[in-house]
Amino acid sequence: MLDINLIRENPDLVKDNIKKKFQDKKLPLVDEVIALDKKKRELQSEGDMRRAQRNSLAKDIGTLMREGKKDEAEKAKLLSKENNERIAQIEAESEEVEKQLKTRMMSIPNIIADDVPLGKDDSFNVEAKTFLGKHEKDFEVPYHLDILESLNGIDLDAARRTSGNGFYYLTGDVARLHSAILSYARDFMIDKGFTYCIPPYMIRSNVVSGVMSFEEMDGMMYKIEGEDLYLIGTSEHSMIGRFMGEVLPESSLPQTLTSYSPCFRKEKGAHGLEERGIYRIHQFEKQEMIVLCKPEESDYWYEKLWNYTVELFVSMQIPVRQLICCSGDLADLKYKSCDVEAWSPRQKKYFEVGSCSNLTDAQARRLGIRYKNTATGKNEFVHTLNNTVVAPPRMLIAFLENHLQADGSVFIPEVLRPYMGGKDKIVPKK
RNA sequence: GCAGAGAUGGCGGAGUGGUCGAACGCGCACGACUCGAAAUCGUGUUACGGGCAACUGUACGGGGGUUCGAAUCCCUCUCUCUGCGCCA
Repeated sequence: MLDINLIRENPDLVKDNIKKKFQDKKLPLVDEVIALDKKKRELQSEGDMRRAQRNSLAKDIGTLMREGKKDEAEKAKLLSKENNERIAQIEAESEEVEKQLKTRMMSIPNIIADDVPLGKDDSFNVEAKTFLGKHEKDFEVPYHLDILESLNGIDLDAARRTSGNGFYYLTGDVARLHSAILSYARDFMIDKGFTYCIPPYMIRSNVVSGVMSFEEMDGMMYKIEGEDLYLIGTSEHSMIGRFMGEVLPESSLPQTLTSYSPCFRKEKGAHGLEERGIYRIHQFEKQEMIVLCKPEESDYWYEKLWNYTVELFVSMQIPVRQLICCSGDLADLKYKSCDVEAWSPRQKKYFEVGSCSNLTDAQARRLGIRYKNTATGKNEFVHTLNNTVVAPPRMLIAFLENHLQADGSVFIPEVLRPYMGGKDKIVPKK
């Protein structure tokens, strides 16, 4: 959600931004918002005046009653009643105007950064940097599911029976590897000075609507029957919601947090679930990083965050690249975003393993997360950022493909061995 | 889950129908004193919105109601505390 003052004072900037995102259908919203905002202020003016009158009449009545002037008091009561009827009208009208204003405000996208490449869909995303090159294997790399099965590491049949498509059982060394990666990632971020946090895995609807758009909510979130609770799609939801309505002391910024949670997603819509494999599933686990900072620091943290993910993958010897998200592929709340993608030696291409975003004040405005700016003495909105540290089991695909050896075993990089009981490889079943 | 008590500014805490945006204390900011600091004294200090301004509105956990008028009365939801019950 944008600042109404920005739309009022600089509508052309907002419109240009909509065009840059190839959402021309939304262009009329800007003028509608300006008109509704004007109407809202008019209603407020009259309402304020009427309410001022109500207050002073009420005060008078109090005085008259005390002085025993009953007749005059009754007269004033009648006057007040009339006034109150008009107030009720105005309030009903205001409510309607505000509702319309809000739905429009909510669908006007956040202003994007100047350096976001323009393009209408993900085919215009831009590769910025690659790390560790591209592993070439001198043997054919099988589909990840076949690798998992050769290691006795997965049971999809049972998962379909218990839970349906989109779920999995990981077993044995593979399950241990999954946990090892998460534990290593957690410690990696703690070493970077982040605070580890385990958040609630369910959140209320008001938090949900604060952290995402309605469309996202509908396509992603599982609702708990009979309760106002949703399963989180990522720990970002409960981590950002944690600060809802707060005014943080300036000295507490930046908040640099790393959180673990399972993530639940319907994955309703365009892509659907893959029939085979664990690329897109209803339940996975993720280590996340979250930053709340002062506005002038969010660009700095954005660069820092995605580089942490790269550093983590490089330390596990998995080649990655940074893919910059173009204007049309950027979600409406985001100022800037990039994906960290891992190299697949089987497909000979990169695929997404993490996503880093700077939302500037868009989330903070919706959720009312502010800080006291000691220089100005004002409460101002913070900036929020989030980034994937690592999300197995998807990351496991990259891991298995890159570390598979010709003999069918899977190499464990040095950094993970302490979490794997010292093992340096996983060997296939006989 | 049941019963009782409660939710007020950055914090603690008064206030039970009108003079309350809210006593008092802490904290914070500024000033005085000091070589400097502590202590002390003084002044200021809720937030958000409308208006060029004068000024004005809203908010005492959330929502709804009663009333000319609600922090205060009623309903409801959420949360906290105490006791009982249940349980990793």
